[in-house]
Amino acid sequence: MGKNENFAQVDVSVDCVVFGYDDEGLKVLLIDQKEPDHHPTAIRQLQMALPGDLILDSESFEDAAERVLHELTRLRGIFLKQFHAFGDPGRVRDLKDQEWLRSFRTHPDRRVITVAYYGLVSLHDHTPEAASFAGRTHWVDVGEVPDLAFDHNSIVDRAMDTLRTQLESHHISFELLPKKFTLSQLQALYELVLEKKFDKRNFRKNVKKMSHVVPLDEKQTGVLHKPAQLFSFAPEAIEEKPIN
Amino acid sequence: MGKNENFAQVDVSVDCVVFGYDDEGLKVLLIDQKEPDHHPTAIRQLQMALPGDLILDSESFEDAAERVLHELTRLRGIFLKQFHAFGDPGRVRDLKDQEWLRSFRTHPDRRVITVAYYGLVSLHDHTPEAASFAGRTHWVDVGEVPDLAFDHNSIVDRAMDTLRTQLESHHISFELLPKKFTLSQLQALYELVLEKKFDKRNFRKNVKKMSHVVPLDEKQTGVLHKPAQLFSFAPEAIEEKPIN
DNA sequence: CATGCTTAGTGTTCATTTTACACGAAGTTT
DNA sequence: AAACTTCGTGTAAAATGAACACTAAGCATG
Repeated sequence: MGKNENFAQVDVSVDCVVFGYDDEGLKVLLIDQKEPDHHPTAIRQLQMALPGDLILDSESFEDAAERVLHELTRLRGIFLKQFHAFGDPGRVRDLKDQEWLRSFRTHPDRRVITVAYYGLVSLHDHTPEAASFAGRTHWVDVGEVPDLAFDHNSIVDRAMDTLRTQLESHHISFELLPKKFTLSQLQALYELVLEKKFDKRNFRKNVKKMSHVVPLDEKQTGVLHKPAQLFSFAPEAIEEKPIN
Repeated sequence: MGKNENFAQVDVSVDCVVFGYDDEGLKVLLIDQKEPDHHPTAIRQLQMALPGDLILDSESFEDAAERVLHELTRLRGIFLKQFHAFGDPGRVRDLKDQEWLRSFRTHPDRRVITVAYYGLVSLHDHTPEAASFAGRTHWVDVGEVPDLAFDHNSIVDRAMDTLRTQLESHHISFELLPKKFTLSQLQALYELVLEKKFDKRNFRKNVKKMSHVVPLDEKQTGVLHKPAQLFSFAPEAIEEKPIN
C-alpha cells in the first residue's frame, strides 16, 4: 500500500440524544434546523434534528459533545455518554437534507460520520434553559418524535435501546430525577423506560438494598395527599459493596 | 456559524480486536507493523498493532472492518461488532508512532479517529489462516499483550471489558467455540472470560434451559477418556421464549 | 484382560431470592 | 366529618441458586 490510496475525505460530527424526564414523561431534546439564508422559508419543509455539529480541530469527542450541546441548546454540565458511531456513506445523502448541507457546509457533498452521545437530565427542578433557547429547541415526547434530518431517527432509536439496557445496570436513573425524589417517582421512571410494571412493595424492597439511594429526613410538600419521604442519590456509595 | 470554521481535518480508520479461543486459552490477533522502507530495521523497535486501516470512500464501517481484517490477516466472515469510537486528539501523537506515520500516511500529522470492532473466532476446527499470514500475524494470549502502537492497548482493554459484559447477555460464546462443542468446553470458556469458576452440575442445568444449545447424537472422538456428548448452537432458537 | 487413569455425567438438600397480594395511615379538599 | 388520594408496610408460597460426591465410559498399560 502506498501513500495515494483513495481514502475517504470525511467530516466528523457529534450528535446528542438528550433525554429529559418529568412527571409528564420522557422527552428528547430536538432543535429546529437553521433556515438556509436567501431561500423562501415556505419552500423547505421545517425539519427538526438532534443537536450536533462538526468537531473542532483539537477537541475530543466528549468536549465536542459538551460544546455543541451548549451552543445549540444552552444545556451544560449534564450526563453524556458515547453509545455508537454512525457512518453509513449514504447517511447524509437524502434529498431532504441537501439544501441544508449546501447552505451550511463547506463541503456539502463530503461524507459525514457522527459519534453519538446520549444525555440525561431532569426536567423537574429548574426546567433547563434548553426548554426554549432562541425558540428553536423542543422537548418532544419519545413517543412522538417526528421525521428528523439525516439518519437522526435511527440514532434516537438506538439511544433509546441503549438507555433501556443501561438504566438498571449503570446507576443512571438518578440523572433523570430531581435531586430529592420519592420512590414512586423512581418507580414511575423505571416503568416508563423499561415498559413494564413493578410491584410497589417489591420495588421498594429492592431499592432499600441499594446503598447509593439514601433516605432523607424530609417529606414532599405542596402535594394534595399523604406526602412521601424523599430520597437522594449518593454517587460515592455506588462502588461500596459488602465484603463477602 | 459560517462556512469557514476551523473544523477538524480527520482521517478515519477502523481497528479490529479479534479474539480467538481454543483449549490453550483466549488470544488476540495482532500484526507486526509494516517496516518503513529505506530505514535500517534495527533503529526502530518492532511494534505490534491491531489490524486496522483507513476507511475507503464509499464504505461503511462494517465493510471497512471486514475488508481491512481480510487484507491484513486473511480472516474473513467472522463475527464483528462495533463497540467504541476512539478520537482523542493525541491518540496518534506518541513519539513511537511518528516514523511509521511519516512512512505510510499521506498526512502523517493529521488527526486520526478510529471506530473499533471486536471480533470472535474459534481456533479449534481449522486454525484460521490468520495464524501466520505473511509471517506477520500473531495470536497473542490476552494476558500477554505487549506494548502496541498508538492507543491500541486501551482499545484491547476496552474490547475485553465489552466481551466480558456481552458474553452472557448476547449469546456470543458460540462464536468462540467449534461448531460442535462439549459442555466442558463451554464451561471452560465462561470461566476463562468471566474469571470465575462454575459448579459443573449447576452450569449444565442452566445450559439445559437454553433452547439455542441443542444436543447432538454424536460424541467426541480422539480423546483419551470417556467421550463427551457434542452440542451445537441453533441461532434461530435465540428468540424463542416460552409464553408466560 | 485386569488395573489404573482421566474426564463425563447425574440429584438432592438447603438457603436465598422473587413473586404475589391488601389494608390502614397521612395528608388535602369540600 | 366525610371523601379522596397516594404512602407505606409484611408474609407466605414458589422459584431459583448454591453446595456437594460418586458412578460410568473409554483409553492405555502391563
